[in-house]
Amino acid sequence: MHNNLLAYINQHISSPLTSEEEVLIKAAFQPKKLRKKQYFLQEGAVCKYVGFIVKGAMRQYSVDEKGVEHIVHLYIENYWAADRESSIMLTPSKYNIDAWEDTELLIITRAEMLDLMGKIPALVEMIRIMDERNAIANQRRLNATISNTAEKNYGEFVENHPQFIQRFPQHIIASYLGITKETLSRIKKQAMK
Amino acid sequence: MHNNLLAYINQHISSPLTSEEEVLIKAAFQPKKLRKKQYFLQEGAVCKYVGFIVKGAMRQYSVDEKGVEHIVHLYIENYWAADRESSIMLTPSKYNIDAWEDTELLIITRAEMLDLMGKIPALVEMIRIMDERNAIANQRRLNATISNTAEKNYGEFVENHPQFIQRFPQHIIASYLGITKETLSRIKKQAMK
DNA sequence: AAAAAGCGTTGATATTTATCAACGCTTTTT
DNA sequence: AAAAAGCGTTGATAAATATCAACGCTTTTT
Repeated sequence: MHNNLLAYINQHISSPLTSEEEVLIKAAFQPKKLRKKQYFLQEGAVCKYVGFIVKGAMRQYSVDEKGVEHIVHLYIENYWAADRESSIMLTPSKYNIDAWEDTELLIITRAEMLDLMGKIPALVEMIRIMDERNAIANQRRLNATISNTAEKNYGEFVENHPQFIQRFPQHIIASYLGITKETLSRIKKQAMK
Repeated sequence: MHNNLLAYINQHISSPLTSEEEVLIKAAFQPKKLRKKQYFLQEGAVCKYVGFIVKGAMRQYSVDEKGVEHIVHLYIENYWAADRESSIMLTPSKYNIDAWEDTELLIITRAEMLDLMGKIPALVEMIRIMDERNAIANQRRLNATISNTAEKNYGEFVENHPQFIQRFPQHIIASYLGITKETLSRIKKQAMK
């Protein structure tokens, strides 16, 4: 199970981990299984763990005053799930993260992660690269949300995230795009012509 | 002029820079002045520099097929301006960055910055912290854009970014929020009641 | 096997937001 | 000093999207 994580890390750094480093990493990350619908993080709690998804699918969302869920992130294999704001600032999270499918995670606390980064320089490099990618992805999504029509935005989503289309139902995708399921249904009908 | 940058860096790291490090930093960052309306980055160009704003105000925006500008970032003193996607991937930028006021910058190439980070560990720490803040801010903005009504979104913007309200005209704020200037005008009228 | 929950679609209607055009005022340019 | 450009506002109208309700189909739960 930890091998997925080691492979992932090795793919994102310039020179491979030593076997001592691999041992440290295996020791630091704790396996965790979640059944479908189980929470990884509940609104109001401080996000204690970062989870690397070995298998499964999860979603992160907020719930507004009317009880409507707004999906802010979707996660599948090889994604890191956490509410960074809560985790870094130690504030109660505004989000829920739960398992959409039965999911296997490797979890670590932020403190342990920082500790590990102190011992393994390559991890610092990896985190920086992850942060960069993350920043780029966020930038793109924000620009798309602000600039595009719902139709174009959906089109780009299909292009860029075909995996998500297969793993999550349409009303989840709609929410991720900031539109209702009915609107998405109509957009798709339009696009078929 | 470089002192603003040094002060900024010292504020964001745990132990202050040594004087040798300060010398290195001063040597690496090059001063640059931009007159109002001058480009720092034009669409289609690769973003070569990251700029630290010592004085002034800038904006980053894309231009859609209809010629409409969509503001993706606003920058004032102590902000870092760049298109990270272009800068990291070395791809032509989809954005323009220009000076909204006469602006003084300290600029550095990505290669030089990485070199500097190799020599000054504190900078790596700082960049990580900046990335974290950035990730948090992006998350908030995205969530607001997806979840809130235009009115609530504007309200939160005023709360969180009063500086921008003072420095940029309303049609720029509207574009930043993803709405038209007329809609913003009407929202404000509503809110006054 | 029956019941319940989840999902996607459609129709009718309401609400929100955009678009287009015009105006007064201020600031900048000539 | 005159002209032009920039800015915010308002009105009339159009377009996009949300809301509410209902339906058939599939999957999950009992």
